[in-house]
Amino acid sequence: MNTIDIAVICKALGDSNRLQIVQMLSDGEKCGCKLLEAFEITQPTLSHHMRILCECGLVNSRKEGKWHYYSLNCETLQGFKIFIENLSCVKEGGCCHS
Amino acid sequence: MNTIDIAVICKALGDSNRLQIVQMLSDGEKCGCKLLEAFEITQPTLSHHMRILCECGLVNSRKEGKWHYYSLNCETLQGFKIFIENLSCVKEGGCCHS
DNA sequence: ATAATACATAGACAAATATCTATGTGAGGT
DNA sequence: ACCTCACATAGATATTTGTCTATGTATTAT
Repeated sequence: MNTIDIAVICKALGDSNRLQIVQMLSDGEKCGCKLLEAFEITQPTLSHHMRILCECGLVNSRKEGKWHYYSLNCETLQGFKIFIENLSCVKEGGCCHS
Repeated sequence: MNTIDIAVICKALGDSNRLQIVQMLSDGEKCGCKLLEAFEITQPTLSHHMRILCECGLVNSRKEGKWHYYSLNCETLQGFKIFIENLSCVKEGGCCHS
């Protein structure tokens, strides 16, 4: 997973509605109708958000009858976690003119 | 650190230039002029990106003579890491109508 | 068959964003 | 004093984004 992939994931998580959706999915698979109840947005807006979350690879979708079930994609989430975990604030850089 | 704070950080990281800047700062403190060399953007554009990174709390700035030094903020980064690390994909949800 | 439910898609629109050029500011060097 | 360097700020602009209404589609219930 390269830098651009990570940036796309971050952008997807950069909307507070979508971040809350991901938090809900972290608690387990949910259907769209259940997610919709939790937000004060219209159904097309939720659909738009789910599409963005799916397209960046962070969320899986599965259809079963009338319902669409969404869940976090383990592989993508793991790659994202590793990237973030590897960011460090402790190194002292002998940069520039110091 | 609440959900909105995290979303603001994610939005800041949702631009590939800014994500690369953060990666560079992960390698140690850098001055603006050094960062500018690494990208094909104008100086005002870099200044704009640094402002966004600082305002979300992820980056510290320090002035020394002519130069502005930027580094990752340990406290914010740690809070962000914890949030991301706590996301889980493994739980099975007894959701909705399954 | 008809209606209701759970979605997606299309199109519109206001707001936010990334980028630029032009310019201001402050610190150092000559 | 003057110039140069390293920034920030202001304003303009094209693009992207989040949201809506309206509508289409597929599945289930009556």
